[in-house]
Amino acid sequence: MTSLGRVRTTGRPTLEQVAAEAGVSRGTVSRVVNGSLEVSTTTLRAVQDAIDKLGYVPNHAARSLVTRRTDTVLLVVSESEARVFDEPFFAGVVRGLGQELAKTNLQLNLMMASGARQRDRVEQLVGNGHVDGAVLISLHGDDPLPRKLVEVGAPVALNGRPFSSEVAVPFVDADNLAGAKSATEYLYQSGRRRIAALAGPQDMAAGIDRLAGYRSALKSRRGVTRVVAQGDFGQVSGEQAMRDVLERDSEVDAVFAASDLMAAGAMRVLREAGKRVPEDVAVIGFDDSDVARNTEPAMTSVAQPVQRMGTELAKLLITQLEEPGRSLDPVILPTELVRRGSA
Amino acid sequence: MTSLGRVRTTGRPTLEQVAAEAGVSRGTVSRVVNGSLEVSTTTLRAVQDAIDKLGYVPNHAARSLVTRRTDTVLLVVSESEARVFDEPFFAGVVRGLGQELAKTNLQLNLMMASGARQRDRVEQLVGNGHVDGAVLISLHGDDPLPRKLVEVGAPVALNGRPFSSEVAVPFVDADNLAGAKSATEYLYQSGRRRIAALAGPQDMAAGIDRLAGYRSALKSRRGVTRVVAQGDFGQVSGEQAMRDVLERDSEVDAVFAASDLMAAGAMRVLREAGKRVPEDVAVIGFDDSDVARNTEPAMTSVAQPVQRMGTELAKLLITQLEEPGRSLDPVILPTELVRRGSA
DNA sequence: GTTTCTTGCGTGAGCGTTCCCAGTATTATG
DNA sequence: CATAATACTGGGAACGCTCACGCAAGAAAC
Repeated sequence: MTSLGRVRTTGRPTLEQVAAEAGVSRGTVSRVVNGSLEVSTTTLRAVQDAIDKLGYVPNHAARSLVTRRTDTVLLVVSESEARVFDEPFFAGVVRGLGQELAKTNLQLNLMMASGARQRDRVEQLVGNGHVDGAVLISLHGDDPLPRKLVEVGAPVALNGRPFSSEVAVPFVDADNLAGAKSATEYLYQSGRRRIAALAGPQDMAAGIDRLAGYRSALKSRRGVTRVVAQGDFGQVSGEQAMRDVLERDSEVDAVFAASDLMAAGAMRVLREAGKRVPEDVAVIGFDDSDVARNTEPAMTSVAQPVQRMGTELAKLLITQLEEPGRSLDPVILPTELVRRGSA
Repeated sequence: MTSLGRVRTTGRPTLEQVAAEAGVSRGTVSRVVNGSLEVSTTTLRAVQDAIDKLGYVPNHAARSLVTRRTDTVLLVVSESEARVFDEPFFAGVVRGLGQELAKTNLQLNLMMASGARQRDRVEQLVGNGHVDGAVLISLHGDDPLPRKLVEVGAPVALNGRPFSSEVAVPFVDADNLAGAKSATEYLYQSGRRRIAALAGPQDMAAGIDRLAGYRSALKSRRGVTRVVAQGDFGQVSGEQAMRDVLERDSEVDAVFAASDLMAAGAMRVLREAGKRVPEDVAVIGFDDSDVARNTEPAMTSVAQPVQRMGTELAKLLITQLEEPGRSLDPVILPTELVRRGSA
């Protein structure tokens, strides 16, 4: 249409073309695009019109070649943690993350893998500036990856308290301890006195903290029979742990499980053992996932603000992007006991 | 620690530096990096050594600036479809996708949004070459986005059969029709003769096909009482639909629901109505999600190969990337009836 | 021994930005 | 009216890479 006299190999307009259209120079258009104030209002208008007319959009590659920023953050999901992954947890966090990033011009790059291969790839991507920072979710407590990244000065945000924290890496977590404590206290307040815990894996902060919360709630209580069995957050492990508990205390009248899945398994075992829930045994789970809504009776459970965790993760990362080198405090989010039929 | 003795202006080694180290030229190193054969084995070795020594990694921005490829694909998730999102569906598809993409050098870019704003952003990203292609999951059947993208020649892969298919856009879907049909037939074969359907929304292919499967299974059967009520895949809608059905046929002895959530709702209502599952009424759901495993009794359900759907989506996209303009047939994946206690 | 391929390699020209410095016009100041 | 300060703007250089050419040297053909 407009006879620029030049054969365009590619369709997209460039800065230079916008400049020609607006009758100014490349530099000026760049200033407009990047919101510099040193532009007169008249040229500003002219340039904006040209941009609209041509439908100009900056070329990301060219820009990041010179700025050395990519405006992309990496989300790393350890796929080995399959059960965590399947819960609404993942979806919720991702949604929160996306929501917060959408307010900025940051892109989300997703990566799923596990083991050494993953670690290498992540280190490369971050170390070589292919992404500006990384959010890591659901990795094992002793993973050395976050520390490594922090050491090379990369912005990092973690979901879940890291297991060994020699180096301070910013993280967000639910208040697992308080959540477990309030659940256990609720059981006690309802008159239960033989309260068992089905604990999660003790090499993950969540597993540890939830058990600690249970213990803390019962610390100064007398006349409470405690029994603890361990699982791995999975449903089968919950069934086993429950059987274990019943063997050790057939009179148990309450169960606090470290996950909904474990609680669901426990309820199944209890039913088979002829125990009624909640009449004979009260059960509380953790996560407030879909399964909690669909057990019979529906399960009382400790809810984590999953979506909020996502937004906080994003904020943590954005702050580091904006103020490099600033050290950030962990963000601990409150949990909520959702009461349903099982306790 | 290691005294490199060089003031790190940028840190990362460039092609030129590798070339200097290996005693060859930029171009040759580029050839090696890109696997061109026109390199003698001796120089090949020399260059590779230099690359290892310096830890060279190609600069993505620079490369994509000239090649006009980004080696990135966009995954678009319509967040309005919250229930779909919460199911293991999303996680499974994403995992399959990631798994397949990991075999290539493609990155996954995640975007969640909805409505017009989303559509614009996606169009921009794709249209301006910020990504090489897009995978769209869980959007409403009548979304014009996929067609638009196909029209501008962008590689696209869809999850779920598009509603209006004037333009052929490659997609993968579970065989909803066959799945629903086999579930319904199973109910018939077990001697049920008053078989109700709790249908999903009729503006989505999945909703339509599953109902069609039910109808098809019963088509030539005589002496079968049919009753259909509609919902939106959600649990509450399942409860309502079930009540509706009971009102119209209190003697109903089987229910095929278009989703697990609806089936779970139905089971709850049936229990309240004093019906035993499966003795009085058999129930089958669709999706084989977590809730199916945790109802009481556990739910018989039609399973979709979610992860496989992810890998197939990736393959569809990769093929288009490799052979631009080639039109691809839809991929329909088989479902499987998972038998549990409810039918 | 000259000519013609073939194979391997080096080099210049961009890709579309941003950054910076040097202008030019405009306005304030003496 | 001259000079200094200010406000905008233009254009060169660079970011790190790929690609198309072109040249050198050895192999094959005459």
